[in-house]
Amino acid sequence: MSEDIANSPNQSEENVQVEMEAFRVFLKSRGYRVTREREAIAESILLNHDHFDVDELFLNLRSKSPVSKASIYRAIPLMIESGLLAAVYLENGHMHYERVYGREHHSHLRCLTCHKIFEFNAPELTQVEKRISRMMGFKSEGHKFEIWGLCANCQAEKK
Amino acid sequence: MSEDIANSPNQSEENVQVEMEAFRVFLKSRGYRVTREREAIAESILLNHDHFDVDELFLNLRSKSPVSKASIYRAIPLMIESGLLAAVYLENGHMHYERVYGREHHSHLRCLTCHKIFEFNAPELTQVEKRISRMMGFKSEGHKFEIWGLCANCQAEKK
DNA sequence: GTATGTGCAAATCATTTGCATTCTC
DNA sequence: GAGAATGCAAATGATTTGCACATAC
Repeated sequence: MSEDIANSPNQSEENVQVEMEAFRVFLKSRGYRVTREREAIAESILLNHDHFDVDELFLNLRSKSPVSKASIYRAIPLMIESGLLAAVYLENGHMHYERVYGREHHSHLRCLTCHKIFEFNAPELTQVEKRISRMMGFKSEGHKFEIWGLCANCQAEKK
Repeated sequence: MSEDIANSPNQSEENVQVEMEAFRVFLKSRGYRVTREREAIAESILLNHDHFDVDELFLNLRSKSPVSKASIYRAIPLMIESGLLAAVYLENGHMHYERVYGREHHSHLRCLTCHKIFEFNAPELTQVEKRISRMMGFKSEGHKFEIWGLCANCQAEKK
């Protein structure tokens, strides 16, 4: 099978509503409360699939429905736990996250020059995860694969 | 081809000397100075292949040839640049490194319970790196693959 | 001798936390 | 209302940096 480039357009309004509802269900199932802040944070993430960090999220929220950074930092583990979010990489000392809910698992190429992130899907990685786990007696829960280097654009600009 | 478990015994004294020399050559080639501190740090790392963080390195050095943490933090980028070291993962907010010089490239399994790291080698990962890079017009410089889950021991202890 | 490297202590900066106040259930 | 969640400001903790002194070249 050949790989797909995960190109995830922004969510349609209805999709967002479906996923927001799933998030509320998650919160309730854990005894957490559904607050205005958590909904604002989740909605902001669901509307924007790109890779982001806490500052970007904070700024995005500022105009419509401001939420303190403390609350963002407190909400992120919940969103990860709920499967809405994943921490994908560290850059300049701060973590970057991405929307994961309802998206296909994928891996990343990161350009060392322009710092852009490109996504791809390589099915054999899951095979490797399974094979190695079996071999090592491991009960695997996930994997991460990342390639770094120079993107096409930055290669061109170097000349 | 089947994978090898990278089990890297501590270095023999002679190997260490060869690699120390290579490090010195690297330093000089860059116009950096060969200092007692840098040698002590490099030697400590070369003698100990395990995954470690700055505190462990600091403690290892303390008895024989104490080096300040500032110097350790300043030396690490040099050691990475020289190919002696690689930053492998973040745990509890501090980076973990491993000796890389002269070792085969390998990937990691990390146990979420006991936090132990297991190493393995899966050659198809390099194929994936090449194939995807070609497809995306990327000039790749490396990759990282990590599996997380529950190691055999921790699965057993859970019962 | 000169510039680089070191140690120390102070500064950064992302993230976490204590606490009084505000909300959800 | 009771207990959770929020915002703010202060605390934390890893890493970085300024500076005076030491040392490699």
